[in-house]
Amino acid sequence: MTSEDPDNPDNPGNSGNSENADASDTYEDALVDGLVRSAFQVMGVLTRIGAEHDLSLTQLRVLGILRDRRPRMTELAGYLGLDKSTMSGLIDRAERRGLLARGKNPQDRRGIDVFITPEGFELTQRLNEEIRRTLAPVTGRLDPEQRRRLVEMLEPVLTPPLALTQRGAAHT
Amino acid sequence: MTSEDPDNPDNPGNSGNSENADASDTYEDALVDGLVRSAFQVMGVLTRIGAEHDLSLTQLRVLGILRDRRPRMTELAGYLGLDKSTMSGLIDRAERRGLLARGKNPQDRRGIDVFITPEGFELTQRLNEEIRRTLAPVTGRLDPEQRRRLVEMLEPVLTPPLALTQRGAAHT
DNA sequence: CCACACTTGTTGGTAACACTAACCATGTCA
DNA sequence: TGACATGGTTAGTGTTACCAACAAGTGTGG
Repeated sequence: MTSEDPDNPDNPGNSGNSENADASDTYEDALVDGLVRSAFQVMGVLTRIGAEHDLSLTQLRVLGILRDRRPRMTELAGYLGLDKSTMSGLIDRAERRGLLARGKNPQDRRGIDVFITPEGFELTQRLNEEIRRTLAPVTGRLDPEQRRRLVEMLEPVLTPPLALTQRGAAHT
Repeated sequence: MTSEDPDNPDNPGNSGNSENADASDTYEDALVDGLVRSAFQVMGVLTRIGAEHDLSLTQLRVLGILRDRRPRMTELAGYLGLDKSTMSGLIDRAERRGLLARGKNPQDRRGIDVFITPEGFELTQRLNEEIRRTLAPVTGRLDPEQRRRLVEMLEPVLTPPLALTQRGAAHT
């Protein structure tokens, strides 16, 4: 029971002070709020499960990606939205633990492929297992039909152009 | 254009290799997968927006909590599932920026209340605004009725006993 | 009333993570 | 070939998070 209870009953989602406009707008705010809060919940679970195996969230993601890929450092950094230099350290540490490995890329001698080791793969299997088990009580509260619909409705969140304000903030 | 594009098209959710069982189980896996992925998406958005204002995810949460609370260090740490010592640093930095402040607690001279400053409050308003705006294209893909139902279905994720396996691992 | 224990927050030390800037090595193209 | 672009590592900085140890304040029991 190291760090428990990531129930933050509040957070950067607006809470209720809906000036509102019409009903649809109200639901939109509530939805954003719900998405943000559920994101924190889920991240909490992932963080904790990762921590139980000495894995950070990022490491978790890396392993997840490598389950069916053999990308190069840069690609991987691209997936994660991280800098290349960050990847070096990340991969270093994971490699040191034998979870993944670096391999030369024959096509381009600059490139370095990253791939998961059997040991790492096995770990991800266990992790996924545990994640599913942990989330089960939550998902279990919905009946199959609701689950199907929820999956369907999460689709837009997953396939997002999410154009991103992208604004460098401005000083331009 | 520092770090963009946190679209990780994969991650620690199982992808498709459903041994399956029956349909309901399949949906359960898909749901877990969807929840995890959407969580990463949302966190990506929050991280980026925070970064644009030089705020980490945690700082974002802190400000969110303080919007309508005046907790003491320990309580705050409790909400976030963080160590007390972590809070000290977190609050230090935010206080130095004038976003929040520490105040003595008259009842208990050991305790230290934390509260948001007008400046900090204003910032959270802008952040929430931006978050809603950024997520709008996503939520906008659903019609109001779908939004309402999605909110409804996210409920179980937000109100979670989330008992947590808590066990060291289960290799049994 | 005073010694002991507990709570609250801070400090110090360590490690991970993420960024920038600088740097080699390789690849590409004019 | 020379100029430039790409891929990855290294060095340096700041943040986040942990644990352990501590000072100060609170609250008992004898």
